[in-house]
Amino acid sequence: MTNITMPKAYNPTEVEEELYTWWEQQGFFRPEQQIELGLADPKAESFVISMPPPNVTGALHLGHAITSSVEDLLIRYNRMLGRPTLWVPGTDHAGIATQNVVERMLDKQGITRQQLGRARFIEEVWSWKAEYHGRITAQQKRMGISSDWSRERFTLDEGLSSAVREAFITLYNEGLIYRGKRMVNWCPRCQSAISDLEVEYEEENGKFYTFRYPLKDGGYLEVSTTRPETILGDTAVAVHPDDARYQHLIGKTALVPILNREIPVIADSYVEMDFGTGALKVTPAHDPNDYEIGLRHQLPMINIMNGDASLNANAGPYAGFDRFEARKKLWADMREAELVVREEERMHQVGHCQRCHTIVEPLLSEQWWEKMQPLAEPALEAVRNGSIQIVPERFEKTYYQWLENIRDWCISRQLWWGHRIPIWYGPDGQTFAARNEQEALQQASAHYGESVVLEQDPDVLDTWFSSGLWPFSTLGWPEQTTDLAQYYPTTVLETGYDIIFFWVARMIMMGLKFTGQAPFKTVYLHGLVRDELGRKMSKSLGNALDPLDLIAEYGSDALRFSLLTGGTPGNDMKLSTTRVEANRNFANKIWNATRFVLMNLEGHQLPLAADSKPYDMRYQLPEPAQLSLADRWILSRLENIQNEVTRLINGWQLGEAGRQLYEFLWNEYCDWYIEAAKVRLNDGRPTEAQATRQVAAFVLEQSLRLLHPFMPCVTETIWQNLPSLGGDNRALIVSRWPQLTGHADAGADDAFGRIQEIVRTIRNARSEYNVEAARRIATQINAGDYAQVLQDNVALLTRLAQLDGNAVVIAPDLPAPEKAVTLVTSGVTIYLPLAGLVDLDAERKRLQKEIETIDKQAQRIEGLLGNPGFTNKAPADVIERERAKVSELQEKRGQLAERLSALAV
RNA sequence: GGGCGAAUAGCUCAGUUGGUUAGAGCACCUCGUUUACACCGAGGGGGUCAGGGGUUCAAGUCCCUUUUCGCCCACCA
Repeated sequence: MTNITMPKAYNPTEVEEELYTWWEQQGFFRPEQQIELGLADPKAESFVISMPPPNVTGALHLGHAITSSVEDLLIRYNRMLGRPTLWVPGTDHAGIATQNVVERMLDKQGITRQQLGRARFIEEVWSWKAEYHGRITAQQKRMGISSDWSRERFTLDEGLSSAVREAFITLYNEGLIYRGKRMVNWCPRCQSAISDLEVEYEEENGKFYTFRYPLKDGGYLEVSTTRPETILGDTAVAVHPDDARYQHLIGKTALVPILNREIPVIADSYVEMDFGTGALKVTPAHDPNDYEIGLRHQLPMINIMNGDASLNANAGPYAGFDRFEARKKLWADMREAELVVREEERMHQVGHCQRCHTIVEPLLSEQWWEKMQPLAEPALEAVRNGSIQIVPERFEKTYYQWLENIRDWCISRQLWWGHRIPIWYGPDGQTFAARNEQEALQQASAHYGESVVLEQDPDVLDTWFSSGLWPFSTLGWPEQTTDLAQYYPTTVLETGYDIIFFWVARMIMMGLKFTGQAPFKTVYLHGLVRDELGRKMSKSLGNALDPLDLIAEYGSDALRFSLLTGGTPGNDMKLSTTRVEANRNFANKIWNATRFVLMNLEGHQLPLAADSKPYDMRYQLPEPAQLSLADRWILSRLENIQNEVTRLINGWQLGEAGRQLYEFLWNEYCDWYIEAAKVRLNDGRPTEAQATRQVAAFVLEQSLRLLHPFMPCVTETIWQNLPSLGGDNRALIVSRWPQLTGHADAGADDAFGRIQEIVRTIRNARSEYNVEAARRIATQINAGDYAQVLQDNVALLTRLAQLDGNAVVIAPDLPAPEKAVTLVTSGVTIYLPLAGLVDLDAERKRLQKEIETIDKQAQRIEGLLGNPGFTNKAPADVIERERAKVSELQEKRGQLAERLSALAV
């Protein structure tokens, strides 16, 4: 890595891509290389994440960006801890979604997939895949993610396809996959069955139609429906067996309107007497509940629809009409026949296809199903017994509820793009599950005793079937590869909470089923990114912020840091560009702090720590005796922030860790330490200046490590610019996570804190009295116990508070000057003889007001300390803190009162 | 119908075993071209932590309840 000179402002786009290429070429993303270089301990437990594979034809959006940010943080942190670290990337063929995209594209050319034929169409999709795969992976790399691209997989590649076949055949042979004619959710546009999860219900304004069901013997029964066209498929009218109103009708015959088909009036306790008219039309082929009733009463099941939701011959005169046309027409005809009672407006839930938003039609269809309950039991147990931990914990409840009520999964899709179901049918419909046609033929000839022609099931599997195998299929399963042995089970599964059911739960079930082990130890769920108004970002709303635009404008680090620190685990986050901008500024701030340090290093050597190793080069700290108060303070704060960040990351409080680092670097390091360091750097003796250079560089360097998982690019770029550290094969990305001890310094914390307080107080007074910024003012400090510390740091005080160095008097006990503004901090009284600015009258009022404020505070605490409940029950340190506070207040009050009485004359 | 989450400064959000005077960024006001940074520095204004009740010496934090908003699950025609 070549050093670049540091311009005045950090320009992320200039360095990010080059940096990424370099990291990748160095092999730092690969566990083998980490071990080879001695960066990772081969005996340490590996840290592994399977990346949630994005849709191969999709484009990077903020959902991917947050996933990448969180996972890369975890990967980088663990890599720095010296664990062999593997992040397996890949893409998903995304069955329906991708097929739809390609169909739409063909549609623009006026071509349907049917015209193209299956083979040609799939070829077309593969060429799309080739084109768009490059786009999505390039976009992910633009995020700076450190995944091992040499292990990249695709759900439809040969290895994963064989995993899918293996899984299917195993489940089939165990009876956990079966074929059956049942009620499915049918998307008339996709012309495929979809699973329950792929139906999105929306509250919609609809109509509630009530009409007369004519009885054969005359008279009628009032019945209501939201879908009148289904009347054409009715095979019964049901009433509650105990319903007195309808007792006499049970067993009679009703006539389907218009069609005049005879159907029975039956009694079934599913019917609720006080809902609607208390009578229910039963359409077993087009409603899940009616289907159940139909089974109970052995009713005929009349399918009235074609795959595109137009009506078929069973609909008589309505055949050929679209379902909604038919609805209108039938209702009009019924009105004509005087069967209509009323129409009411009513809100009801309408199911839509997740992928194309078409209204889903429940219908009876022959599909492949996976029996879920036997798989759900161990999956529930794995979370209950803690083998898998879900973060945040509250999602465990969601997980339990779904699995406890799980229903069989419709896994077949009437699509072309996907894993073809590995089932072949013989001439008599006999099924053979096999890895390929040859194997199927072998089974068939054994079965029939002669060779026959087989036909493979035309359907493909739900795209989530292959996703469910992802953590182990990507590592080589069903082959017993070394990767599988070494890196499975994975460590963390990180994703959005919106795919707990689609993906997380299924991976757990499949993982336990096929490997006997939970596929990961922790599930970390992040929230969804929303726009500034809290809406889900979507292309159709036009409110989607494009991560690539944000990266181009502010840099990937700024975006990443915003996503990491913008919220809390599992909670949604509104992302605004102002926050990204603020974080871009943060990167620039660190950049410039570095420029400051480097400018001061010119012409000076920085010795490296004696125990530095090639991948853990650290600066040597000066002897303790040479440290200034500020040096000791910032080292103490560094150790504190190191411990906090480590604790917070380990506790999954990633955002809080980032926010604290921001505070540390900006406020403590830049605003206070660097300003303090200028005293010695500019005016100190050479040994003092050198000591401060060493501390400044040391703290910066160690802070960069802590910040690296949050802002990898700017930190690495800076680090490579620090003298003696970087190099062709040395990098921050593989440096060690700081483990400082022995720098905590309560004395320095207190003393420097006192100086901060004094400086702030003086600055405040200067501002209040409109002292020009450049004017250096005389100061007398009655410093009590702090006299020595302040005397030792008089240059520091002078610089930070803009004092007149020749007119600073510090003593343990100092008489008050005649005319001066009096400032009181704990234990220290400061006099500013602001000639010409002090209005004694106003000064008295100010002092009086301050005394009042103090009295109010003291009163509260004295009340607390006077309360036996508090003194008996509160922990000792809390009581001690309150005592100290009150005595400090009393002291302050004394100082102020004394001053006030001196001015009273 | 069940479940979950949110409600804290004008806006977006932190505040995790209950314990200083509740914080940050943005916005706002005042001042500032000191050789790291105007993508900056210094100072400042601004909050009865949604309402009510309870537990506790102590509640933004725990419990109950109400209201508003959001999400998930669920077969009421």
